[in-house]
Amino acid sequence: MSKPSIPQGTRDFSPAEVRKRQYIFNTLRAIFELYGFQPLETPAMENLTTLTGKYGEEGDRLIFKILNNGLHEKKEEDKNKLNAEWEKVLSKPYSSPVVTERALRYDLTIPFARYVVMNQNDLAFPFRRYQMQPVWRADRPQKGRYREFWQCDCDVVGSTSLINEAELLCIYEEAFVKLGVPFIIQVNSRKILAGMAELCGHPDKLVDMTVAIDKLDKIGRAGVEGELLGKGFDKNAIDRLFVLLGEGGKPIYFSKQEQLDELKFKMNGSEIGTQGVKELEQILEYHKSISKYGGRNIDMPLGDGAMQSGINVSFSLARGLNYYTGMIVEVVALGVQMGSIGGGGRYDDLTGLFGLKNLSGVGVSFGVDRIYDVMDELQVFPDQLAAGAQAMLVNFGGENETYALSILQQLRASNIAAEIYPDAAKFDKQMKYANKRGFAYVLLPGDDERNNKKISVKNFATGEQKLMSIDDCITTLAAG
RNA sequence: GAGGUUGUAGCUCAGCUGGUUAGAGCAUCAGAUUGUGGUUCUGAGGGUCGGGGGUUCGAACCCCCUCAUCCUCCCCA
Repeated sequence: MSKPSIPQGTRDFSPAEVRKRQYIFNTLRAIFELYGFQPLETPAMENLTTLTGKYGEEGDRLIFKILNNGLHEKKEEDKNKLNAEWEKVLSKPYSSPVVTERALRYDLTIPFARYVVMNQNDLAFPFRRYQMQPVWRADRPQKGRYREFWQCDCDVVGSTSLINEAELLCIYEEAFVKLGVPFIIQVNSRKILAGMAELCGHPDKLVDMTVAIDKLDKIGRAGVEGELLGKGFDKNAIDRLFVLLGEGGKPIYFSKQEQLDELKFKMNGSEIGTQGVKELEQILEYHKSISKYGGRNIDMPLGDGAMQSGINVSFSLARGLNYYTGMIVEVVALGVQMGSIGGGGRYDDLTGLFGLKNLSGVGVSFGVDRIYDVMDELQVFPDQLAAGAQAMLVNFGGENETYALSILQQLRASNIAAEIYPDAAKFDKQMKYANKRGFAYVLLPGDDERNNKKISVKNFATGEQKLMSIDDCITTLAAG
């Protein structure tokens, strides 16, 4: 017999881990609901054709495909087709509905777009939805990267108002403040990036340019220059680009307004770039008036000190997904080494891919698994999450067992989470079990207690034990 | 897709330049102890040393292949 195992990049979650994860989900859900978003769920699998071509070349490679069932039952004439397609599948990156008709969900945005198109007649636009479900990617697992992970998305479709962008930024703020994760929300606009590409003479190379400058933090100016040269940018264009990006070395909370003013001046000559700057300005204006924090930075505890969390304008932020058209946003946690813990943006024509034109959307995503890892590392989970049932009844067997069961029923009727040790095992074994489970109280219904219609209540943290009536016991446990 | 790390008991890991019967702690089970745990003592069970092949009188250790794992790059949450 081989050792049991689970697929690469997947995890089991212990009871304690599930409770901590649920704490994150519950926190996010409460905020989504507060902002008027409605829940939605879609299937774990989609038709492969729904997903392919939506995430770029790299994305297509990372989609988990599901082998069709019943391939062996095909009729002879179908088998020729199947063999031909199979040859192609084996020889190059290629997938065919004949072999793999379905695939696992890669993100929550595309299934959402599909849902909106399929249900366009019934939805009230603007449609605001949130969705918390697992997604799968055939990536190589490493730190903070899993093959099965959960996303929590919230999106608005059917409205071009920049109020939506501002609200989503508020949701990010509230969520991370509530969870205790110090953060920076980087914002930029695809239109600004398009303006930059235009002004340095390569409007057609927008994607190459954004992929390169997105790495500015990581590989520095020289590294980005190298990459751009490789993509066919000349030195002159690159110099112009870096003028637009602004000089490095600015303080991280360099005034957003100053940054925008400066760029607006430089963007003179690019219509789309100027529009991008103006939009970003308007978003931040709206945000200031809606935000709990008035658009200011937020002091958050971090280790022994504190850290300024908040929104930051970053013209080098790019993001890979190529369906974004307006604002783009990405969240990183402060104080830990971790990739982005959230991201999103506006997409003007997402549903157009499925035949529904002129429907603009904007949304953000929370990477729950990374948020969990960050919170664990920073030790910001509340302590009391681990608790399960509050009390355990020791089982002394015989009439005492019957007596214990009647008490158990009364406890549960009073809404006190309790369990009985199901076997009349040796006392020491029952106590050890109770200790491991971490019950707050252990109840001892033995001969003396039964004869006097009472119960011994042992506080398991202090070891203190008292004989009391059943009613008093319920009162004590209900008080915590 | 490219590069590297590590695979020894249920878990965490020792194991010397290749040497006879592969160890420890924790966990489990039993007993001291059929009404007092977290913190006692005694004992027991548990291993194809990831798998396959090779070198050798002899391999957990050396060589090749393979699988798994974690990490880095690419890309992303």
